[in-house]
Amino acid sequence: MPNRSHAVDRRSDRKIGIKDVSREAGVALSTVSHVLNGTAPISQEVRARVLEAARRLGYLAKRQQKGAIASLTTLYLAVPPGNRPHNDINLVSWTMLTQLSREAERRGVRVVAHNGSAELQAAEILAGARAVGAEGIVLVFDDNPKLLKGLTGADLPVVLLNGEDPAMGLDTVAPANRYGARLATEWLLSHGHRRILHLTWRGRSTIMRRLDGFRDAYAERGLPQDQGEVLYARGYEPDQAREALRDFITERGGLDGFTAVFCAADNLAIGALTELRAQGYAIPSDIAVVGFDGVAPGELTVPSLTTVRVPLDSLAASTVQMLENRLSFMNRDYPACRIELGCQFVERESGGSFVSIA
Amino acid sequence: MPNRSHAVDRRSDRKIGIKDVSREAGVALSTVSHVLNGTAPISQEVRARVLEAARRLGYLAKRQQKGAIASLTTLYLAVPPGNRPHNDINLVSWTMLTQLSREAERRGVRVVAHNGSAELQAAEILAGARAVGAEGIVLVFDDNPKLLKGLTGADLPVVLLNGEDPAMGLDTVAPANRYGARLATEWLLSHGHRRILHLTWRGRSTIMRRLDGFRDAYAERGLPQDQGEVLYARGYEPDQAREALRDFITERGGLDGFTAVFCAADNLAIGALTELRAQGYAIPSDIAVVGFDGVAPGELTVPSLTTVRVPLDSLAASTVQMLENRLSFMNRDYPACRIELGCQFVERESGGSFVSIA
DNA sequence: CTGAAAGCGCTTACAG
DNA sequence: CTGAAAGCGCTTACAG
Repeated sequence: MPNRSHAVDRRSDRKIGIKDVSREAGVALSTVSHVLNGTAPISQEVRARVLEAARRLGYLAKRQQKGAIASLTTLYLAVPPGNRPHNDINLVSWTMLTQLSREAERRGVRVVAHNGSAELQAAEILAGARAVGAEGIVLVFDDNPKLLKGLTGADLPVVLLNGEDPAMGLDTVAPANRYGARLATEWLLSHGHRRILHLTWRGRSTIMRRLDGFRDAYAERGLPQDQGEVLYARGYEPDQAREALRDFITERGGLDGFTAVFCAADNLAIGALTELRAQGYAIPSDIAVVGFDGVAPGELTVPSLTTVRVPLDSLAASTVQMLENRLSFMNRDYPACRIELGCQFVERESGGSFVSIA
Repeated sequence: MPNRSHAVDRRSDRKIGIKDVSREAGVALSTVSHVLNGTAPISQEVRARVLEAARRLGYLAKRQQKGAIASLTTLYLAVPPGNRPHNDINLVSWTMLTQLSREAERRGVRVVAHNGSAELQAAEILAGARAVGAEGIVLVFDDNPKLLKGLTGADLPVVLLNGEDPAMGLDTVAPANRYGARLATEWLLSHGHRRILHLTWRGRSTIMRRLDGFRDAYAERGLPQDQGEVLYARGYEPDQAREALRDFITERGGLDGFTAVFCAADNLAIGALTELRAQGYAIPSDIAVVGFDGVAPGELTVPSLTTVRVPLDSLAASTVQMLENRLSFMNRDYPACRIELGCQFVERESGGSFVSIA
């Protein structure tokens, strides 16, 4: 094996030390040290100034990384074949994987991708991870119970990214799907919509959490659940959204009183926009369209897509952090950890923006 | 202010260094350094041996702490008056607060308790925290929306422990209540019970998640929801559980076919045990009783209490860790983080243990 | 991967 | 809280 210079990866910023911090904060070197270690009583103002400078210069982050970095050098990444970049036109997968490698690179962690059977197998993944000397495994986009069970209790820590484990055998990191969907639906309700169509598909349990959130919003306002309806597409690709909507409109002879479509993914929303416009509906005046994911293409559609942004970068960061925590300070009996990160509503054109009436 | 020797708190274990690790692992000093920093290619076996030794000696943990410790010296703790130790016979509150101070102490963090109005007020809490120079706030057992909203976006990071924030404005750390309740209910179902009474109270939203989990278990097996029933006590104290059960039995003229009581808290379960025994029922043969919390008294009841253990120590650790993460490496726009930790089913006597029949 | 050695960055004790 | 100084622990380069 060639003598890869690991060290280079790890200090992209050339040696920021407490000397730099002391200069930046305008205090003595020793004062910085005392603040950082709590070894002497320092006034609140100076403390704050020092910490602020240390954070700004990236010194705190560097120090934190140095503490954790030891344990994770190689991360084994298992992605279902259907979600690998060359097989998947879904930008969510692509962006999430990109963020994950970027985060790994930032920490000097090598990423090795799993390549196995058409369907992911726990034993294969574990063997692959051991073969390359990985200290931890990240499983993405997959949460079939058999696979999760097979990975539970393995001698390597495993984090499931963007999936859920009902048995709580594995640590998981996911966007707050239910919350985000409630947020979007509530936004539509607060803008006067009552008949909202939720366009989704059954493929992933995390996507089903968005359906839960859709219902939560109605429940929270005490509105009858049947004002909202659910329309299932056969997949998550734009064309499948078009197909589902086309059938819906044909069957009902029009929009049937619906004034908004809330799509469980931007991909579906893009299909919805296309189909609705093709059928001559104006967006958002005839019907509002809201997506979920917040990936790039939504900015470029006409009209631009109102959506819920999933914090893909933070999800990647939390995932790697979780692995490092497991490796460096959590003991074996620390319970499984389920992490959800907040999503943000992004108001653009397709959702409309008439004055709030509720 | 006296010259408190902060440093002492922080190295309870007297200076474990890489020299100790190298001895423990049986390798050269330089090898340990290379492993910890990835500065040279080291074989998988040696790496593993070194890391194992470093973890065992607590060196990894020490290093990790050193990275984060800087930013948090004083933690401001806000507890609703009703849950403060002298007003509360509930061991959950007591244990959780104890674990939190223990964790803080372990990290050399000073804890200052808030003392304000009968009802917690956001502005008061923030003022109090600033007055003592705290870098972060932990709010426990309270999740009234107005309070949470008032603390959202504050210039100090706030973590809500054992509560939920539907608006996801704050970071939260809580046990996986829904999961734990499903686990317990499923255990009862798998042991042949069908008519299960869920004894709970309406006081806290986190407790209501346990009701969700109770229902999940029925739903998962495709059993009719009305086989399980919910009985509300007027509070969470043993006597209030007794009262609720007494009324129930009087009203129905007996147990009405129920073969198990699943209580949303050990406190309620203890009351249930007392009342059921007082009325002449044998536990678990006439009726099984299962609690939730896993605090000490459940081991001492007769029969001992089958329950779901909440990882109070890990919850405290995650809470402090969360604050430190916010302070040292998460930037302002890192989204709010919701953390749930897994619970564990603890099989003792009161739940029975006949052979699994399903 | 070892082991001795040089060097660096941070910590610490102290006078001001 | 400063600043100069001693010292410690870890890192690093190198010969074996």
